[in-house]
Amino acid sequence: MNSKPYIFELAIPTADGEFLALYSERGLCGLRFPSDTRRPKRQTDNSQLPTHIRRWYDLTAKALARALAGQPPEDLPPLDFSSGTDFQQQVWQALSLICCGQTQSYGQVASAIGNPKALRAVGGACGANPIPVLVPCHRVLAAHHRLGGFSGGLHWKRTLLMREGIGQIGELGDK
DNA sequence: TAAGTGCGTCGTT
DNA sequence: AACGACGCACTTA
Repeated sequence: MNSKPYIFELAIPTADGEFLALYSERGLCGLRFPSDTRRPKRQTDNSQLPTHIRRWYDLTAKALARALAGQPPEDLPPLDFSSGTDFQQQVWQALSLICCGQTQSYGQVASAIGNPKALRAVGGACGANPIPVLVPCHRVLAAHHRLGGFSGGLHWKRTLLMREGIGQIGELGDK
């Protein structure tokens, strides 16, 4: 209860702005969009990182760059889902199985974890996903290929899907 | 077509 | 007990 949720906060510059990666002793436990107001209080000294953290950071940066380009990651750092409830961890696990360029409905995800009636709760778990983009909650759509919601801002959901080559979505037209 | 209402359902707070 | 990144049936314009 008194343990810190993460140990290192490292900025990841990308063509879309500066993301923030959070690491626990178990792996990557959070990823924040450039627009996220929760910024690190103090910049971490990147020069003296433990080697395993640096390796995770390099993997994260490379995977993020590929993901933002609409390509599947080659390697991912270990993902630490321990902040979530059992249900949330099941959902996040299921999300990570959705391949680049593919989508699933909230109902399909619910069925995938053996709880087909919990489709609405799946939406809640997606919204609580601590590692967006790399844990592809943007690939979960509402029924009939409607866009649904996105906690990071719907423009991100649209953008990520389009970069993966998914354009046949209602409401996808930019305004 | 588009927009609005109501209800079932379930995990989270 | 109330609230959602849902889904479906149904009404109304």
